[in-house]
Amino acid sequence: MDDVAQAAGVSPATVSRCINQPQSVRAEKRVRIERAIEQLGYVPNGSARALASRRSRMIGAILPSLDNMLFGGPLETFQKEIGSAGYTVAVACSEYDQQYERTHIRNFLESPVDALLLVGGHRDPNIYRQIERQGIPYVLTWVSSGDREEHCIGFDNAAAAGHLVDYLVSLGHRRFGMISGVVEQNDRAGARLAGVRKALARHDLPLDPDHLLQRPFEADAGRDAFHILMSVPEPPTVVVCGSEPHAYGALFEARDMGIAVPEEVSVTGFDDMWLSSQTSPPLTTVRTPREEMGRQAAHHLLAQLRGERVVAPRPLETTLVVRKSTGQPRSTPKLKRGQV
Amino acid sequence: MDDVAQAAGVSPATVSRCINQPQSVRAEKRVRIERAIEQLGYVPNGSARALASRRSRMIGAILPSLDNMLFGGPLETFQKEIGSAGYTVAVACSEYDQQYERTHIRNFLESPVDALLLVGGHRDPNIYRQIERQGIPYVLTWVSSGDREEHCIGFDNAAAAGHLVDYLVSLGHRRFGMISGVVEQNDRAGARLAGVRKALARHDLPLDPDHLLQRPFEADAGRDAFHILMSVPEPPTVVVCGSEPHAYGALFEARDMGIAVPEEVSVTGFDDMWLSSQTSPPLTTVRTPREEMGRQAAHHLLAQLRGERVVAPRPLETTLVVRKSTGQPRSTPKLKRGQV
DNA sequence: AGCCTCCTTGAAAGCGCTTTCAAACAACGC
DNA sequence: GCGTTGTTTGAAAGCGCTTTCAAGGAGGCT
Repeated sequence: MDDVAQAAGVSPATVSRCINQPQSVRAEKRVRIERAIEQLGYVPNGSARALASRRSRMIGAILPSLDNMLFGGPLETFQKEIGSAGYTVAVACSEYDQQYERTHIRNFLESPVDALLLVGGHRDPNIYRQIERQGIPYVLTWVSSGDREEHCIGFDNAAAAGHLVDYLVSLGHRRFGMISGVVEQNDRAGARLAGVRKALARHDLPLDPDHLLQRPFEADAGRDAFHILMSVPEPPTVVVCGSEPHAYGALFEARDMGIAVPEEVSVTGFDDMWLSSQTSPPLTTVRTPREEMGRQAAHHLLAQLRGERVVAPRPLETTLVVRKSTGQPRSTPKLKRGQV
Repeated sequence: MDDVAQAAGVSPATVSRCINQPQSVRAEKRVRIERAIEQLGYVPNGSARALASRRSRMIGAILPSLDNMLFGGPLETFQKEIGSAGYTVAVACSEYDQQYERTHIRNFLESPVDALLLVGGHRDPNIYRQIERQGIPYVLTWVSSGDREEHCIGFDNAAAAGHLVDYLVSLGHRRFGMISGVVEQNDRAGARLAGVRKALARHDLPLDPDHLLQRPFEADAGRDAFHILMSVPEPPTVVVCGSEPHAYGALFEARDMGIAVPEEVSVTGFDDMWLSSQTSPPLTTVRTPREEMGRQAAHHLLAQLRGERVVAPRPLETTLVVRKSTGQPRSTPKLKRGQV
């Protein structure tokens, strides 16, 4: 940098200003400096900038996984947004494990990052305290409520699941099955399950414990669960899946078991990924605003990093996407007599 | 840090050593220091460490996209591996655009990162020169040859495609169609196409220009292309897809067009993602060692960062996975007469 | 002309660590 | 008892920037 300053006939301080606040340097000098930078191939050192300015221009993102399509897309959007503001994103995967996540958060706070993006809203309060002690902004995505509502950029999982159930009830379904995510390690899964439960209760319908299975979010797991669900004496007329992979697994297994969807059983997913419109039958599901979430998370953090006062974000909208994997139940004689 | 030093009754230098090379500090003092760190809640500042040590403990990864399952999995593996060595991964997406990639490389070199992971082996030599001027290690994944072979951690796309063609020829196919990636922006796609061409030439078979379509790696694009390919007067008896999404698209379109796979036309993919064993029919494809690539890329870079002398990596293995989407062609009367 | 304000600039003091260097010390052999 | 070697330690000099502070200059106003 000193070389550049000398070549341009100015002081290092001016070169620094030229890079960081060009408008505060007289145009004539700015040109000279820029030419010198060009000629000398000067590349500012990010570590030194970070140290001196106490801003690393890095935002840490901790996601449960990258090996499915759920988090990759939003992450890409997020990266693009913050990238155009001069920030870099550092990623780590928690593998749906609170301990791993905690370690990664600690590492990021050391790095140090200027902001943090997390998934989900429920974790040890000490973690939040640690983050807040560093005084850096953070967002909790994929949820709209939880421990720290004012930091949530997401949607209401429970309400979305509830609407789905309402729709299924309106089709005539009374005997529900559910393939849920594992709720202890995933508050989104927990909220969806809670939403289903609440909606069923509203309709005075039960959720038979035998009809509820918790599985990791993978197609194979969904397959197994569906098989079990459909092998009981009185199988459900609809299987609500807590995630899209579960639903794919259910659809595949239905095909292999020779069970017609939706004639014999309806199947629903949650998230609406690209495949869902292509399965046979196409999947009825809930569309979640994933890209929008990435974008808003970025904007929300950037605004705070710019020192703007931000308002608590509003929950994003989800949409019920009705396709062909749901229909009226073939018959529900028992319940028809008992309840309608 | 000074506080810690004072609390432990040692000098800051010793605290630093205790953190970075614990074995060089006497056990007794180490305990005192560690206790002081614990009590004071001391968190070392990464930026300062980076500046003083000239190592940022950051590795940059630039991937074409995160919004498909191709790169997410390997990235996760890569992150896990380098994370356990104390490194952080910074990501950026090139969106299959050389200009964007170049910008991101520049940014990473500024950051500065200690190493770089790229996808593909073909780019402006100036870029390599820039990287090498910084003296940082880098790897080129998904390819085994290209501009800088000694940095490649990948597999031979052309050879893999060639083996696939050999197999299809052995089934009796003579009239090939191909849905390729866009080769100008993707040397992996180019290599696969070249491999197909070369293998066909070896068998004295043509690749009709009308039977070759270049499309971005998306299922919808594959759909369109398949439709076009099957609408010509003499459609191919097999459609070789340059990527898995293409093949999914082809399979979906075949279903919707009422074309039986593999009876009327065979379809092959390239990469073998989780869905491929679940489509109907299950997809014949080439399995690529994606996780292994992420792991080896990490090990290769870490070894160099440790200052070890590394040998040029060997290409990884691919496997032909034969499922039900390929079979003998129904009939190829013209060619039977003409060529066999 | 003189005073005040605003804009631009340079000098210099760090930012919070690592690392070199040399000193202090312990252990060892003769 | 003394030179030697090896280990552990502290002082101090940066790492390459940013940012404060004060000074210098250019207008604008009375």
